[in-house]
Amino acid sequence: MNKPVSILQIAQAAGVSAATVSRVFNQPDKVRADTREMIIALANQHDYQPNSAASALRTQRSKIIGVMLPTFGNPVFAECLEGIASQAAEQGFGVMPVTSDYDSERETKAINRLLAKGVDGMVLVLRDPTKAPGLSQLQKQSVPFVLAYNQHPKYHCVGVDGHSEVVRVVERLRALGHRKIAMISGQLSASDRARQRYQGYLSGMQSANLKPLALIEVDFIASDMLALASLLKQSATKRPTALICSNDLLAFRSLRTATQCGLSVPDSLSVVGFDGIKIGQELSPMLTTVIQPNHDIGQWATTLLIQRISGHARTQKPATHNLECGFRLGETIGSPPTNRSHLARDVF
Amino acid sequence: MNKPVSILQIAQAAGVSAATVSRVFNQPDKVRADTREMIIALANQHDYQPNSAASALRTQRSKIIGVMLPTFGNPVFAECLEGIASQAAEQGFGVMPVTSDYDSERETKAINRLLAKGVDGMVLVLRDPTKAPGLSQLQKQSVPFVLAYNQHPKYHCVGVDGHSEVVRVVERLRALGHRKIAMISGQLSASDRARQRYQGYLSGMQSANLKPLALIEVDFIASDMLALASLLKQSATKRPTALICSNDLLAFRSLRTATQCGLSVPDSLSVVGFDGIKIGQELSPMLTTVIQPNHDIGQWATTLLIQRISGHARTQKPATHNLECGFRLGETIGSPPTNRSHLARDVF
DNA sequence: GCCCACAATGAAATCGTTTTCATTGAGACT
DNA sequence: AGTCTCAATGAAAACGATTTCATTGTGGGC
Repeated sequence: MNKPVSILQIAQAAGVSAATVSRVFNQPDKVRADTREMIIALANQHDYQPNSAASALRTQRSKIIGVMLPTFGNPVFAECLEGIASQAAEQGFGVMPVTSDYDSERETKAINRLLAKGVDGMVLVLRDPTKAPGLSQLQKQSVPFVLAYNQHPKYHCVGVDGHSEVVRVVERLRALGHRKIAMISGQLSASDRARQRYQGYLSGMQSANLKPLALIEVDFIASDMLALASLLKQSATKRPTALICSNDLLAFRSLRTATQCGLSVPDSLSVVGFDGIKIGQELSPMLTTVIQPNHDIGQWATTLLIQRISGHARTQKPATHNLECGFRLGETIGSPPTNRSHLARDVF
Repeated sequence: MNKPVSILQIAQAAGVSAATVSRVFNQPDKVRADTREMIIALANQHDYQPNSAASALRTQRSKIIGVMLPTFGNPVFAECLEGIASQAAEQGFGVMPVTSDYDSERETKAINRLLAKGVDGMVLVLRDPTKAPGLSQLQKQSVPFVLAYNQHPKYHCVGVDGHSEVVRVVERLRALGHRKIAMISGQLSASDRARQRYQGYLSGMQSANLKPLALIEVDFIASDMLALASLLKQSATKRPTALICSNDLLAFRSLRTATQCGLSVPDSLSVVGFDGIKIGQELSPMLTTVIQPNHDIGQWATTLLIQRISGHARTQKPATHNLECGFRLGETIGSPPTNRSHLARDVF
């Protein structure tokens, strides 16, 4: 019922024009100190809030940034979103997130929905930046955007260097004595991140002078872990002694599969994840994993984006910012089983 | 660079007035079929999108709903947000989420931020609906809102009946033979949900003719599980045989603590969670837990809210909608240990 | 053939800011 | 004292849609 107060009413109450009131909020130094304070007092008293629609209409800036993620359910993206939202709020922006569920078609639709809402820019996590039809739309309308977790030379990207992180994981496992190191991943076709990590596995194995094993590729949605199960059920001498998982969720599944196959972790099988989602450290055994700075990725992407929106760096060349990862030395890796100890434990 | 096309340009191209173009999108039946289609074709061709700011200004509707959650990091709320966002999108609304981090003061600020952005209504998950200063602000400005997970007779609420769900959990455990059933919870003062669940524990124990044990209350942030650890380290005859956890995250911690205390689950200790977050079923042992319909809660809350926004039900009396919970019979509960088997397993 | 109702459309006001341009007045400098 | 500058403010024109209130034309009823 209560109509919110408008700038005009404040202006009248203060005995000045609307322009002056507006200036108080947008260019305070252009208003004499005493009138400024008087107006601020009045504004507070009537709890005046500038009407965002009017302001957006006039300035052509909604002060909203769009965010597209695969899903909120994966804590990786939830943490990232938290980073985005906090940084955005810091700078007076609101955030409008949508999910694509790893689906190309929905990505395009989602981007269009954001566009329709008039966001000033977007932070995107794409399935595959090389073929994302939605992007052309963005460029045509010259809406700035920053990619998170993706890598592409032509766009602004913030993420991690998954390749060398996995190389390092291989090195660690090698140093523990592992030689039969396998990798499990979601569908490579569904994510450039997965591909990058797999490439890291291949390079890492090569540098370590080890023969890479065939990738275990699972359909992440259908979640069939049969391929892994059958691999793990092989004799101790044939199956891998270590498993690198392309992400933490997959690592949890792998741990469970291993348990179901009667293998104990890390005694009979070492497992390493990738993502560093928090729950991993609450479990037993605590997941060993590469920790991505998800919050920071979101934060950085947002900072960059807002810079571009504000025009400070509109012409700035695309650049890829790779942030440092951490490593959680959990409880899921160890030396590979010797044949003896291995048999002893495994027979039963 | 490319200025987006305005309604005027479409109007000119079509040889009609702006009013007609506007009607095509807002009251299509008021426009003759052939002109309507001609305009739609033209609009698509120039990919015209009505400017949301202008529309919002004129109609006083942003078609954005605000959402306040404690955090995105807890999958419970992430799933709920997903439900909210999908339902909102369905009805042409965007969603603007903010987090309060379980902090009263930040709740107020967050609500004000949303208000400043001109949202049409809000879905809120409050720390405590009985003392949330932000709400008065909302009512004064008559911005409709719906609470999720909270319970309060004076407001519209969507959630679950935590009380009777926990009663049922107690019954189940009782049926398995448990008599020493303990409960662990985050700070009761920090959440009405936690209080509700605890009350359920008390009622349940009473109906089952069991003596309730002292609540184990942990500071969720500091995550000190010492209280639980010292309890579990007591002799087999003194310690509880079953543990009801006020939420799943706490259940994971409890599982780990139990493991660290040398207790195997479910042989020496049964554990039940509350929330039903998805990762729980990927773990070994799979978490036994009450499954909240998080997605549906978000969806329902949104449907209700949009109804109220659209005025169909502005005067509708506040009502609480409790949705049905499911139960996941995981692998973390079983019969209580008999003294003999218990000792046998436990000594070592 | 005349009038009326109604469908289809247009002109113009409006939503509440921001911003440009003009105006005023006060001090600074010669 | 006369001009010049600059700071402080105001008047008014956008921004782009929606909506009210005309206006037009068309067919139906008599």
